Amino acid sequence: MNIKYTILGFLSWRPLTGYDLKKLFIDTIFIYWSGNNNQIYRTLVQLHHEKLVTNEVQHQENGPTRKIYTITEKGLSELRIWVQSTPELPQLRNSFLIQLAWADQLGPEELDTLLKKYEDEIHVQSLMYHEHKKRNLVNPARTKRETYLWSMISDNVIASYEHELAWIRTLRKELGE
Amino acid sequence: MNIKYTILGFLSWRPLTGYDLKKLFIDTIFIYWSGNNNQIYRTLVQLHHEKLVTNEVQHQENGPTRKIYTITEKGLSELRIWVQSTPELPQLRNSFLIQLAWADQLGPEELDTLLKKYEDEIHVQSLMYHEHKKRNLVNPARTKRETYLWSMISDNVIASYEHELAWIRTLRKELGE
DNA sequence: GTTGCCATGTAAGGTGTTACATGATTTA
DNA sequence: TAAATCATGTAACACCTTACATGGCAAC
Repeated sequence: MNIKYTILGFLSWRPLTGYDLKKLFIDTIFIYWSGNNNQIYRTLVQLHHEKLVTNEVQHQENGPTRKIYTITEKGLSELRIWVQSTPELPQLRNSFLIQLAWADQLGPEELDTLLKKYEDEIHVQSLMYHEHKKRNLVNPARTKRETYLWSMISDNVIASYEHELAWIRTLRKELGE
Repeated sequence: MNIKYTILGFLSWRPLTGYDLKKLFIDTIFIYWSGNNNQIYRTLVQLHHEKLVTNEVQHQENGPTRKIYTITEKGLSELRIWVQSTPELPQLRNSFLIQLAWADQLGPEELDTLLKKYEDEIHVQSLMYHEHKKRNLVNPARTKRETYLWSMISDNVIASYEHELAWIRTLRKELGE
């Protein structure tokens, strides 16, 4: 369901093609996405069916034909309603915690190898997101408040990784003692 | 996939029925689960098919028939391999962040109402998990190290909610200024 | 001439969720 | 006597992911 409102959100900003959306998804830190465009195109078809968007086919002389999607009044109002709906709790699904729960069968070195792998992964992600925020590729920045909100959203994601990093480092240190 | 290894993990502890697993799922803080037993029973059938578990039907005089599942050698070795496999990154899916990204269309009071709802939800969850840890219902506690690992796993989940709470409070405070 | 970018999609499979279904025993 | 607990499952659907498929243009 999230992908639906993410797309409506971007379209509330300006008309876009599926390909534009794909790039925005890649460049937006807080969007979880598999990396495959499949979902985007399917969701666009569905949104069109629900009359939340319209599309215009644009034949280009150099380059492939594009479908430019524009949000409708109905789409805008549905987005507005969703934005105000009761928030869901974050889904904290960390399969590493499940791995760890049954990791006492490992020897000290094996366990530390596992922990180190996780630490390194988290570290890399953390650095990546910091870079990402610095580059600040996607930002509607229509108002001061919106810029602030987007900045806080990035901070939320970055902080999650930093807390995770601190946690795994404590764990490794305390197990070493 | 996680549910598979979660079940194998619990079965590595001792033989259990689907119903036992259901209760363990409810009482275990780091397990994400929809609340419906469907997945458990389906996974048990699949595990049996893969010969990772065996089952024994037990007819009881008072009470319904139970199927007691026991992990096999093959199951134990598959669990061990999985435990040592390269950890996945946590999936941070927080649809509230997406809501917030398009929330600049709201007036100051509307926005604060939304933020307050989220704060309250997170707060309640945070308290719940604290209580949960205090009660400490599920804990294999076979070794000191295992007890420590399980404690750190709980802390990880609890800390996530606490950081989220701190973040949303900062956000509300700074927007109020 | 091969890689990367622009631009669109289909097919199939896996995972997760909601709703439904049954029936006995124990507790309030 | 109504609700909760014990104990098992089916059916259908929604959602998500992986892999496959096409084809022109630009840059190196």
